[in-house]
Amino acid sequence: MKFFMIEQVFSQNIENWYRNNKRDLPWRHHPEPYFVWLAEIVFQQTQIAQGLSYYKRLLKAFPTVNALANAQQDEVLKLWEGLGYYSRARNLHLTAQILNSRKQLPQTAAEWLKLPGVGPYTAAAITSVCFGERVACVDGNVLRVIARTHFITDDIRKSTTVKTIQALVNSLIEYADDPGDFNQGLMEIGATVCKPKAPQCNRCPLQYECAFYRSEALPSAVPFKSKPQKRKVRHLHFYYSSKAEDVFLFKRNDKDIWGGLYVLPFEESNGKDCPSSTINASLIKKNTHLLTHQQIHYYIWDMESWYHSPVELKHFSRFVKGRDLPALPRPLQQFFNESFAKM
DNA sequence: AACCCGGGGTC
DNA sequence: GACCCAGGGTT
Repeated sequence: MKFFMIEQVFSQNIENWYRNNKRDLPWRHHPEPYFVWLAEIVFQQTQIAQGLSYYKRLLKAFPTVNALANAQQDEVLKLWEGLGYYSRARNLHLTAQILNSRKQLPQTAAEWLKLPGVGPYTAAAITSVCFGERVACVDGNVLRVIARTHFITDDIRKSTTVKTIQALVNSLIEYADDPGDFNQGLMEIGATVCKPKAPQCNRCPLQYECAFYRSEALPSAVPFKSKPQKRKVRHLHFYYSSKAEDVFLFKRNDKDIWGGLYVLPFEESNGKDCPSSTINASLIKKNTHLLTHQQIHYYIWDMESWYHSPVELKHFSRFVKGRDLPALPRPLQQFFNESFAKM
């Protein structure tokens, strides 16, 4: 008769389940650091279904660290256009240039952690999968799964709760056969079985180790997550000329939203009224764009010509309509698609 | 520790 | 409309 500690059962169940149930994802065929690093950056706060085509496009355009390092930032951002959280693309590019000057890529989480855009989660994911380092990945999935199995009811938005769970999984991974499989398995269970609203406990490999399953608790009760703050309301007035043959755009800085992307000249107002109410322009589009933390009411004003712009244009660049434009925020990307389609 | 940073999918 | 997502940086 052989006896196992609960931690051993836990990790073995995860790894065995993962080897039989893992999804077929591109970077899992050849888990090299560059492929895994790129994947981890693309899929930060991004579901697989949403980011997969972006990952493939980026890898095709930049098959190596060297290729990525030698690209222009605008090229990288253009391929990232629409995916959001654009600092990921800027830091990805910056880190590629740092790595490109070295002989080899880092092999420990501590070394990866020093690079821009690489935090505790990403560093652990890369080195556990590629080098078998025994460091736990704690993402949104892991927080939910562990909060349930161990019935942790603290607010998972609190950094103290994340630290508790990080320490807990770090102790569990000591018993793993393959730390990479353990980490990916735990996340995969969260993504495909232990879902937020309707967990499929009947097919979960941790069913008999799970305090949540044994309890009468509702899925919505564990994990507990405090309410997010309300969206900030903003009004943005963009200026455009449908008659002109060209477009004026400027590259935004890294502060505020859409850093590194290009936008039309615009002004912001506190209310709905256009700050330049005296200009001779007609409203051609009005809509609302929702971000996680902002509700953006945007207005696009059609001017007779760029000469009528209320915004100084000397720092803007001209682009020909219909030609390839640089990376744009979603609202402007949509607007140009609509308006150029009619031309 | 709190706040900022996107966009799409789901119920 | 509320909530979720293979998080990280800044203040």
